[in-house]
Amino acid sequence: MEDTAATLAAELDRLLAMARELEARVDGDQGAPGAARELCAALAESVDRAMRLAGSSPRGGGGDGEGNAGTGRASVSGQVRGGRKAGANKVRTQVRVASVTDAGPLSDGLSWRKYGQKDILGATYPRAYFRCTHRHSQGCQATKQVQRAHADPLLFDVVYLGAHTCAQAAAILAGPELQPPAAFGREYQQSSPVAAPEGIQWPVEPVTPPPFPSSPASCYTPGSPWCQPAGSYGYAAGGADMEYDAEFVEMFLNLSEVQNL
DNA sequence: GAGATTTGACCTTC
DNA sequence: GAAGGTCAAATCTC
Repeated sequence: MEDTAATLAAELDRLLAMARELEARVDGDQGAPGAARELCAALAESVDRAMRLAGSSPRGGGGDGEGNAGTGRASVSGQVRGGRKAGANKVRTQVRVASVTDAGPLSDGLSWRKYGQKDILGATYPRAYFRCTHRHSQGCQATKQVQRAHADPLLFDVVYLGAHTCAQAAAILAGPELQPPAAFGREYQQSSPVAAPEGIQWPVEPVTPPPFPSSPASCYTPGSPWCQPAGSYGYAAGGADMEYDAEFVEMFLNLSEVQNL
C-alpha cells in the first residue's frame, strides 16, 4: 500500500519540480504574460496540495509546510543501489540551481571535505564524494555524494549517508548563527557575497577533462570556468526555484531516524 | 605549515 | 569481473 503512495508521491514530486522550473523560466521571461506566470504558480501550488493529499508531505509539519517550494526536494529513498554500504542510512535529495554557472550548490552550512570522485557508469557527470570535515576530530560519520543529473544539468542528486554527530551540525540545528536562510540559501542568489564553504562548479557541457571541481576556496585552477569564486551559497537558485529549508537539514542531520531505507 | 582538492589505486560488493 | 566507494600521496592555496 505504501508503495503506491510512494510512487504517487514521487510522481507528484516530479510534477512539482517541473512546475517550478516552468515557473522560473516564465518568470525570467520578460515577455511572458502575467497570466502565464499565475498559471505556473497555480500549477505548482496545486501539485503541492496533491502531494499532501497523497500523504507525501515530506516537510510534514512545522514552518510553512511547504518549505520545499523549490525543486530542492528531499526524498527518502530506498537503497539507491544494492547497498554497497550496508547499514548506511541514505537520504536522497535533488537540488536544482538557477543556471549551470550557478552550480556552486549543495552547501548546506556544514563543512564537507571532498575525498573522492568517480565516473559512474551511464552517467554523464562524475560523482563526487564528500565527508564531514570533522570526521577525524569529532568522529562525525556523515558523508554525501553529489552528482549532476545527465538529463538536466541544473539538477543535482545529493545523497546523504550517515548522521552528523559533529558539534557544527548540532549548532546548526540549535543555534541562531546558521539559520536556514543563511545556511541554506533560500534568500541567496548567485551574487550573494557570502563565501561558500563548499562550492561545486560543473561544466556546462558534459566534458570529461576538468572533471569535478569542488571548492572555489582552494581551486587549483583559478580563473577557469571550473573554478569560480563562490557565486552562490547553499541551494540557492537565483530567481528560480531553488529553495531549501531547515526541515531537510534536520532530516539529514537525524538520519538515524530514517531507518526504513 | 596547515588544510583542502585531485586522482590513481585499492577494497568491497554484487 | 565490473562498478561503486574509499584511501592516500601529490599538489595547491591561503
